Amino acid sequence: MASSQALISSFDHGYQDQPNGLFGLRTDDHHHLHHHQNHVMIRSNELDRDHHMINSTDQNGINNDGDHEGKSSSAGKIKKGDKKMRKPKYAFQTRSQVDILDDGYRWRKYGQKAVKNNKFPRSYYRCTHQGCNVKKQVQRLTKDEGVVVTTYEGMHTHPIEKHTDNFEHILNQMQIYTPF
DNA sequence: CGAATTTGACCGGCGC
DNA sequence: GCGCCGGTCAAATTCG
Repeated sequence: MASSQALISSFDHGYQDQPNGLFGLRTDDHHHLHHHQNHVMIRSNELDRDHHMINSTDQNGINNDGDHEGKSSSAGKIKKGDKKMRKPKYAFQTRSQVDILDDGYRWRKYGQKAVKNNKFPRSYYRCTHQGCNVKKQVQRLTKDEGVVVTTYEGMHTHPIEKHTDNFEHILNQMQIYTPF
């Protein structure tokens, strides 16, 4: 059921100008979700969710998976040759009761911080595959508790490592692989 | 017993 | 320079 409203927003890093939250995402614009059945899903499988993925009009190589060495390293902010070192991010807004949207990858949580103007914390995850430093953060809107914003950063350099015998996952993966 | 979370400390950037 | 803020690290703890 298309009860989900996926709002996509690709933003080039930089610092959020939005005084109101990290993402400029808004659902109240004209989201006429009639009603979303709040069936409690089992752990990692959500039925009603739409993920739309978009490719940001990329520019310079995003080869930023090489650097993630420990602390105090330029992980992300490279030199200032270009004033705009934008690392592509992809934000997904999803209606779901659970925060953990399973996209088939293995994630390791590495942080959690409270968000201003939001009573829910934001969680930071990393792909556990070696050499694949894809990050993602999950945040829940305080306005709509049912909305979960997931922000991906980077690209996976390895196949999905998960065998799911669920229809939902298969369908979901099809969505992932579809360019648009 | 190894792997994943938890959670406070820490760090760099920015505004004042 | 100092303090706030968003993001990350890492030791301790929990989980499988």
